[in-house]
Amino acid sequence: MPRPGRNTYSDQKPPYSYISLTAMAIQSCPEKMLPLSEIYKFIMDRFPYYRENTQRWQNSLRHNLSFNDCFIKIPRRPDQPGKGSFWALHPNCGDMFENGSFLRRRKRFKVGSMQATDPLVPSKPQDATRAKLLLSALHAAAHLPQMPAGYNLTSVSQPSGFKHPFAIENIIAREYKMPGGLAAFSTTGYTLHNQLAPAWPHMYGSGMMDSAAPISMAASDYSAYGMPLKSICHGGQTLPAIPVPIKPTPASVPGLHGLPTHIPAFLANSPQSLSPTSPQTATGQSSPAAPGEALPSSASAALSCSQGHTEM
DNA sequence: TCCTGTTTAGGTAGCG
DNA sequence: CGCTACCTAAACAGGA
Repeated sequence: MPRPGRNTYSDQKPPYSYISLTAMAIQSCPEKMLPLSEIYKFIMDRFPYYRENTQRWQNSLRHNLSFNDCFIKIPRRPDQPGKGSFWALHPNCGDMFENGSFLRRRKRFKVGSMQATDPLVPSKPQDATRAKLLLSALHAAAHLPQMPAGYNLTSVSQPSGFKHPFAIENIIAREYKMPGGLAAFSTTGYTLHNQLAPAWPHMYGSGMMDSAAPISMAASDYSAYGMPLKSICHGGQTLPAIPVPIKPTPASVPGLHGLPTHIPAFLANSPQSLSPTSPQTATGQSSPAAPGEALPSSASAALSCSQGHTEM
């Protein structure tokens, strides 16, 4: 079990919304998807505050999962015993906290806000249903959750040290870098899409996006990741297990345009810089919730499910 | 029975 | 001040 202490907030409420916390949990896992129970565990492990009143915040958290478009439910396959579905982040939700505040987003992430402009986006309920079927095919074809104990998409999920904007590393790093503003960061040539694709074979693969995220496939050089995703995705619509966008309408960003371009370059390039032992992580401003105390360190916080779900 | 997931509703607080 | 994001509570259904 991770011990509370330097790597966790004390008993005070962390300055993160439930959406942030959930996103952290999901992002901390190499597979970028976690069952509800693992999300609970992640939060409780790292934020002692949430070890109390569990009924209250867990209810809120479930509400958030269902209510917010930025979370995607990925049903277990029939051969995957266990309770509940897996939860993942919508690939396009990365810029929700662009304003740097993890308590309050500038704007709620909502899928479907760009339907009018993107032909890939289903605009009718039946399209959404069809998209679900496609998701189903993708999910099954990609053999997504080979979970639960040893989620094993690891090999393809984190190429080149990429960290999703919601990765706890990034969230924390941002806090350190704030309040200077994210504008200082530029990641020219860096595309979230390319980084996420391997972690989202089922999402980036193809047609599924016509439901969950109209990520452009234009730059789809999947082979770069050894994942012939396109072939995977053109599977039939008859397979089981549907990665289901809660609101099966696509996100607002066609192609890469809306994807975050403000991801700090050092996040993409130098994971070590986020190490708890790295000077960089210790030089920034303290967390608003725990001044002077080290935030849940990137590395330890990102202990990820591989550690988190094996203990207890 | 408990857990999970969905939905509704009321209240609080930040932002423009 | 209005809008909106967020928090909390609660009811309910379905599944393990």
